[in-house]
Amino acid sequence: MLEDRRLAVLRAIVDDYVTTQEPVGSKALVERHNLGVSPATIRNDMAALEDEGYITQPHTSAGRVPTDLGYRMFVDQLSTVKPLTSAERRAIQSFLEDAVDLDDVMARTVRLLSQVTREVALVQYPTLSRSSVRHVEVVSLSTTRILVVLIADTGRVDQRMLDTAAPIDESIVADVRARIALVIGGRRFIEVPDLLVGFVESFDIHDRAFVTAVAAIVMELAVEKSDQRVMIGGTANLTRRGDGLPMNLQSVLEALEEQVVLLKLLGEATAGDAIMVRIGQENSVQGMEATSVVSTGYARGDELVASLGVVGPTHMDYASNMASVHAVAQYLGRILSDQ
Amino acid sequence: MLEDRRLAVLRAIVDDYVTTQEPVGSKALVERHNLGVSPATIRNDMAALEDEGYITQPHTSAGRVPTDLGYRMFVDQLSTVKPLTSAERRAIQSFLEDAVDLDDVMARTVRLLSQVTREVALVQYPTLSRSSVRHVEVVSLSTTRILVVLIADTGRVDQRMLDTAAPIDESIVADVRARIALVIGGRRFIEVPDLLVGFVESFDIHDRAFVTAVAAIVMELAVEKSDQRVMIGGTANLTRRGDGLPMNLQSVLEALEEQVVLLKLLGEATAGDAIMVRIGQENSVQGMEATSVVSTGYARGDELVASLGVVGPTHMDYASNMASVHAVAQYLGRILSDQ
DNA sequence: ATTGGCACTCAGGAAGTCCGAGTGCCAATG
DNA sequence: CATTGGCACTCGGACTTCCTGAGTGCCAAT
Repeated sequence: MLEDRRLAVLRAIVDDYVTTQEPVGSKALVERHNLGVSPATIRNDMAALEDEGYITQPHTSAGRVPTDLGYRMFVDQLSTVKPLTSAERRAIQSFLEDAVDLDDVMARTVRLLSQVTREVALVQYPTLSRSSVRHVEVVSLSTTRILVVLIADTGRVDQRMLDTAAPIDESIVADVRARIALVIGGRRFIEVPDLLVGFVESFDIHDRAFVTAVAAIVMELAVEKSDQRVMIGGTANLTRRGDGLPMNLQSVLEALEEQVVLLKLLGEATAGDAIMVRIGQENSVQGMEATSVVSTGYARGDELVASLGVVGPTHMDYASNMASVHAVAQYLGRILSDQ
Repeated sequence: MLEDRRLAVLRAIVDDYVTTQEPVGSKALVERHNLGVSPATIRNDMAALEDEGYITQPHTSAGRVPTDLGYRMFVDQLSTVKPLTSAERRAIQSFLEDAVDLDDVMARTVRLLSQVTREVALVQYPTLSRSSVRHVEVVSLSTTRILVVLIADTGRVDQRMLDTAAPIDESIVADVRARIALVIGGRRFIEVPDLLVGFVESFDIHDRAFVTAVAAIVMELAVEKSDQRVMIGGTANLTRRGDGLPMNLQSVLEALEEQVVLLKLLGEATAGDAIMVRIGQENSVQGMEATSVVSTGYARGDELVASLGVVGPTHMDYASNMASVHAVAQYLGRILSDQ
């Protein structure tokens, strides 16, 4: 079928370009892939593909290079997921199993993902909103400095310091600690704001300034604010590609230093098995026009808690990266859901 | 004096090379710095400096470039500390003051340092050994998963997960929590191992497996292991220099991903006002032969708690960077020591 | 629709040329 | 004896030119 072959040609171009990094021409194409036609025919197809915007020429008399649109088509229609080898799967699992705490799990996941894909890896910390309060702690570091610690049942620990105007008596701190634990202990994070209604008023009027401040911090910790952590690793992989990299290394590195940007890149945690791919300009981050992001959500039990993914040049190996991201997300979910 | 002028020449060469990044010749030297002699004289001095190993020629008929030894001499004898402007000082202070917790303080410090110096910044978390236990918490996340949290009076929070073979009863967890808090609460971290002697034996024989595990984790957290965190930022600055950078970006980025390497780079916290400078090959880290490290310790109160510093090419602006590192260390210390 | 033929294009490598910044050396000088 | 002007020499890098070959588009033939 005519239309079919054209897509086959596009796929072949993407394949070749991803591996060689060089514009691919009609002749090389028929040699390396056994399409049963002559170069001239391919040229016609290529001209058509170019008209449709899937490929482009860096300059006349050069081969073709996929456009963002071309990659998009490739990802949507043409790529077949490369399953990981069982050796790889075993390596992933055992590597993650050895983690000693949540930070370690995250660190290992980032490292793993960046090594497997040889791209820059991003892993977002599990969101609190879906999980519940395992423990809350109010500790005085000095008479005017209080530390509030929230422990989630995911093992995530968040803390926040509070400097008070007036010295706070230890007995009040103990009182607040006990009563706040009673109120929100074991409850869902989303419920926390509601639960704290009236909490402040139950205290002596003299202490309310302090209690209000603590309550405010607990709310802040419990809501939103705390989804904001993303771990990054494998930035050295950005320099891996030969020289002809079409992206500005500096601007990419700069963008990747901003937590906000990282969150934006990961996007909303996608449900189920869906893997999100943002190609080139599709992610509207300044300085990252020549990079793509492959991301997906991961779950704790059956609740989606956050996202992870990789960032690389638009000419990345989408099929492999999608498979790796998917696999790592699955294993990470499994580790988090105990066992 | 003859010897004096030679050193002046060396200083001039370093100055020029640091700013222009290009080999500097005798003529340019007399023009830009007002040494009261002719180029020919300078050439003689340069030849002497080259014999002594302070400078070298990239190739015949090119200007001179400082060697590691040359930079060393420059740092040890020639550089005058550039004091920061009061505007800079104010900016530093106010930027750090807004931090909400220890993580935030560290994050802000890294960002600040990398922006001020335009180099890669490293900041080590305060060491626990000198500080004391503000609070210890043992929480069960599930029946077979326990979380141990240690809070230091610096505001530093460390946690570790523990998976047990058999389910643990909540009452035992509460018991351990209460008793371990009693034993080590308020004490110095260094004392912890001693204090825990006999602790396990005070429990019922059935629970000892669990208690032993908890005690082991507390010890691990309290000792050494936990100094190991270093925050890094500003890696984009590595790409800043034009092109002719003599260092391999990839290998540097790779090295900087290893926590161990970062710690090694920062080295021992240096006492007092001493600023440590490691030039080129002096830091024996694989892949970082062309980079220098400027670091110093910072104190909480009058106790040295950790180090911070910057990493950059050997042709960095040592004078400025030393001043910045010093200033940031001071302000960080001030912030940590309350107010 | 496919294909072979053909003229055309042009990036990038090879080879050659040139320039000038920079050097080392030497003889002259105070 | 340190300093200096003079001078011959070196050579990396910039600039030019040339050429090749991979790749293209178009067209007529099948």
